[in-house]
Amino acid sequence: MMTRLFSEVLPDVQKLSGWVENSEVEDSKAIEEDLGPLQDDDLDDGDAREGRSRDQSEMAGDDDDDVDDEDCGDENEGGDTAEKRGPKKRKMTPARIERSKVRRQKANARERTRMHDLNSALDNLRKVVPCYSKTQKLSKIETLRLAKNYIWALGEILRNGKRPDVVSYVQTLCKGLSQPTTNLVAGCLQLNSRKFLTEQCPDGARFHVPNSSFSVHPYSYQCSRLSSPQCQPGSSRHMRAHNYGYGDAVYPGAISPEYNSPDYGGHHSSPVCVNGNFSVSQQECGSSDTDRNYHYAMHYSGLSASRATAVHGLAFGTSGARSGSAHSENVPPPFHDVHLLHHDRTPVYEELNALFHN
DNA sequence: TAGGCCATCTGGTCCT
DNA sequence: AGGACCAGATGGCCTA
Repeated sequence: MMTRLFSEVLPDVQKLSGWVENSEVEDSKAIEEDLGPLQDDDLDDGDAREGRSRDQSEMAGDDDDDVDDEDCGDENEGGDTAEKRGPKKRKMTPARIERSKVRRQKANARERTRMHDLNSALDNLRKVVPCYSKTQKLSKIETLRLAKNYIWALGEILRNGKRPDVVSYVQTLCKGLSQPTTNLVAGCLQLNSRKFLTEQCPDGARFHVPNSSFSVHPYSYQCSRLSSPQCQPGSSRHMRAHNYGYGDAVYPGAISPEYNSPDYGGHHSSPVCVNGNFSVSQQECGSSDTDRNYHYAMHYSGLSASRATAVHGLAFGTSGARSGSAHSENVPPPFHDVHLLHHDRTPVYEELNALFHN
């Protein structure tokens, strides 16, 4: 069990650590390209856009010229003004001004390169966290948050030596994420879960989690935008607040060939196979709306009530109404390794709380 | 139009 | 002196 677990989880951990190294290799190339001659376009652009700052630096130069310590410093020798103390400023000759400008331009170029490297590293990070999408990129901050949660979740798997409760896993991944990103992540998990469930229950019957008050509907969440042009790959540069972005998002933890289209970049992490989509069955659980709400409030304690409701409605679906037409497409490879440990949810959840609510 | 996200420039600080 | 890093400022783009 542990061996298999490690073999599944470690590649992800290695990948998460490896993206830094990869980014460094790629970054060095970027540096070489970027360190080309200072582009006039860049400089012109900077001059055009940074009128204020440029004026300020030039004013500084003017001040130096005005002070002209070499000329008048002796006259003020012995003066007690703080401005006259310290190292004398050298006269800003035209040559010095020119050198200063060149230095500033070089610094700007380096800064651009540095930020490009940073962005490149972030892109690499995006590829190894759950829900990688070329066309709907997570924002920088969301990428970092999701990566942190992902690392924590993987570490938790290693620490506990067993698969986490699915809901806790989703909760961990979504901790602190914005609602759109939460929906995206949950949607990614849901998509693959659906495939798993479809494989398990090809007749669409409800999949019951062993020893659990949960049951899973193999329904298909269909974002209405998925079929709209806005949800097609390439329709949007970034994930936007309004866009739940399921269109081409990929959860690396469970891969099926149909997702491996060029639009997805063909890059996936090794599977953790603990993803899933849960919908609490009122009938089977005998739970009231209050109970159900409790489940979601608990699982998404990091979210506001409205957020949790939104996550519930979007990522987890609201009923089996769609169940009948749930799995008409793309039967995936089977996921034999999925274990759903509902009874472990509480301690995992408490640990999550302890960690994240410090 | 407001808000979010981003790229870029800039000056300051620290280090070599 | 020069490079790396950082944070603030600014403006562009996009969406609700």
